[in-house]
Amino acid sequence: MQMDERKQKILKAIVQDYIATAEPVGSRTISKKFELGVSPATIRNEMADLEELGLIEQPHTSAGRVPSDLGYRYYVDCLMDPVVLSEKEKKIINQEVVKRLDELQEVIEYTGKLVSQVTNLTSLVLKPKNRESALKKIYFLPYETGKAIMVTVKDNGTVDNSIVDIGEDTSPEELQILANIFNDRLSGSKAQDLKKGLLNEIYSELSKKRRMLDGVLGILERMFEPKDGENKERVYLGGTLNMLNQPEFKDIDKVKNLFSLFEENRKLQELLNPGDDIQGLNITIGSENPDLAFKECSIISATYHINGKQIGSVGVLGPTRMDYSKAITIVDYMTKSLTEILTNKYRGQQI
Amino acid sequence: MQMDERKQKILKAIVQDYIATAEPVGSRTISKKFELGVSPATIRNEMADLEELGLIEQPHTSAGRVPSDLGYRYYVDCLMDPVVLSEKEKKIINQEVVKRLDELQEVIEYTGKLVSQVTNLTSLVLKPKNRESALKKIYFLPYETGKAIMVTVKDNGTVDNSIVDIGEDTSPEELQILANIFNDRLSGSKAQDLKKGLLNEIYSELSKKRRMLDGVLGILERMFEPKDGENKERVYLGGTLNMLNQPEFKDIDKVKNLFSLFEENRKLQELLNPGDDIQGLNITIGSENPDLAFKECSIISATYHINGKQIGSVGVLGPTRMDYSKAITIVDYMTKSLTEILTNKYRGQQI
DNA sequence: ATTAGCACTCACCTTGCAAGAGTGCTAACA
DNA sequence: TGTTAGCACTCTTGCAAGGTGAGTGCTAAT
Repeated sequence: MQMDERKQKILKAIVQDYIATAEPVGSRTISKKFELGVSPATIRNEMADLEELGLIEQPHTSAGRVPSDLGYRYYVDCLMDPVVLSEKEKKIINQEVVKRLDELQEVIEYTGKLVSQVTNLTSLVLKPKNRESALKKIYFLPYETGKAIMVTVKDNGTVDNSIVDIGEDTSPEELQILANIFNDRLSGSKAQDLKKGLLNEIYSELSKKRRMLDGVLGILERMFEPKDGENKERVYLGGTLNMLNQPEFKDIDKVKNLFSLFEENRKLQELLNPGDDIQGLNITIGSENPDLAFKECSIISATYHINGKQIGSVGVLGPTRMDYSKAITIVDYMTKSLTEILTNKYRGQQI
Repeated sequence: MQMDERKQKILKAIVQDYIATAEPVGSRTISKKFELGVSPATIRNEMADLEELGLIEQPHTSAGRVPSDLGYRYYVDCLMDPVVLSEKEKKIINQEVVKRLDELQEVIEYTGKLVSQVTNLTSLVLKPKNRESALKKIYFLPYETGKAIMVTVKDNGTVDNSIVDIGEDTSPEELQILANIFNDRLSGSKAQDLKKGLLNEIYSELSKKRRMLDGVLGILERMFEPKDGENKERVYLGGTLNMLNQPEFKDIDKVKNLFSLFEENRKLQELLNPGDDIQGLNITIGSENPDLAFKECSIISATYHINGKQIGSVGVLGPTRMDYSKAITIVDYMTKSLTEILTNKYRGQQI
């Protein structure tokens, strides 16, 4: 059996109506709402075929039809009408993002907020991953007796500061010597490398300063290992409450399951990057998802880039019965927009 | 009518049984489970009295009794048995907190996690408020052509850094002069004051550097105004999902309401500080709460201190039918513990 | 190939009824 | 006078029966 044009039209009608109403769609409804020029009986015949093809299913004998995951997939791949954003909507997205460009954290959060508001779904935003970075420069500044401010510059441009214990007997000159040693030796090395080679050299210069040195190295080490804080990859969620408005989540147990999963960041990351290599838009529908817990959900995600390098992702999560065309358009536009804005901002810089 | 001892025992039995089972408590149940040495009929008489006093109520004529908000209040104030934490529990709390002492953010988050785990309720932790702080010291360090790292030290000890645009024609010497001017003039002043008096002076020294100066002042200003980020007071929630396990929230609409409120940080702050002046433990039961939305919830909160100064709060939120004695004990111990640990850490320092 | 018609199925709602839990009242008892 | 046993009453809960309506599949006519 093949999909002819009429079957396509009927499937499309079923999906669209079901997306809109969340109720199983009957043959009569289709023949009334959509102008196909055929009677309910004909549609019934076609629906039997569609069911045989696995594209739609019946909750029970006397109910209408509901799209299967496969049906949604066919709809997404072949039938969906593209949605275009109005210039106004585009402007809002761009302006709001640009407004917050100074603070990366804010961009992330706002992107999520925006996406979830527009789609009425839950948004997922993967924070840009700090790439492997190496130390470039160290400065010490006076703080209070026995302590100094250590300012570090990494080769990706980030600047951090922390307080180190230097003991009361360290003179500014000694500190300067230490900084010089670091700066001479470290260009481009990672913390681990530092520790091995550098220790002897510095010990010979400042034999008494062992405690202080350990402090400095400790801080450096912590700075480079991926921690809970800034450096770790993390998915930010927005509009999680929107899920509660979906009729498929009127059951409290489902909500509990879903929200529990929301707290497992690792799973969310897998969700956002079903295949790491795939460029562009990614759509995972229902049971296509490896995790059973999401078998009633679909995820649409896309990556954004700076200077051609993949940086993070934006996605939405909703029930399988979601407005795919709108969601896809938003996610697509959002990532393209982010890519453009960020690439503009960091033009030519290595990230 | 007065509360005699038997009435108290019966009320206590009703509250305790209702807390445990979430089912209206009948006279027969009480006479069986609790050894009062009287028959159900007698208990019924007393219950009628308790109802007249407004301490318990009946969902419907043929159901058992349920404590009213007033009943819980009486229970909390007069009847409750104190719970003591085992040494083991105390140790866990202390160790886990101390382990994370380096990162304030982590202490907050872990405190919340711990509290919600132990109580099976939702925890609220108010992050320490950065007190009004003034600038103490500024340093400039080289970054890349046209840009410099500005390191600021505030008088509460915090150190921040940011990148400023200095234009390509600013020499290190000029930067040093600028830093000197700032450091001479600013001791203890806030950003706004700076702007007014300082400008002319600096303009006369570095007349060409207007753009750069504006950049520096802009950053300073933003640094001092309470922002979305670090400086703003914020309540952190833990174990919000625990609420879903409570039978009173099996209705999805209630969940939606509650969770919406969770996103309004300002309301949560009010919740944690019902009266700003009150020292020690605070218990708000059901409709005692000014916000209608929480009329089925109780909040227990307490503040913690550093060197006698109020810093933040810890609280739990649950249905009115919650285990008050346990919750109170935990919150109390947690804040006392935090106060001790933090005061120890910051001994003598001004916070 | 399409359609009208019809019998059939099944979820859903309403209604009625029985069971059970709990109360309030009354009268008897210590 | 306080306590208790007994009883009638109330109200929820659960279950079964029956009616309704939406929707289907099949068949026969167009």
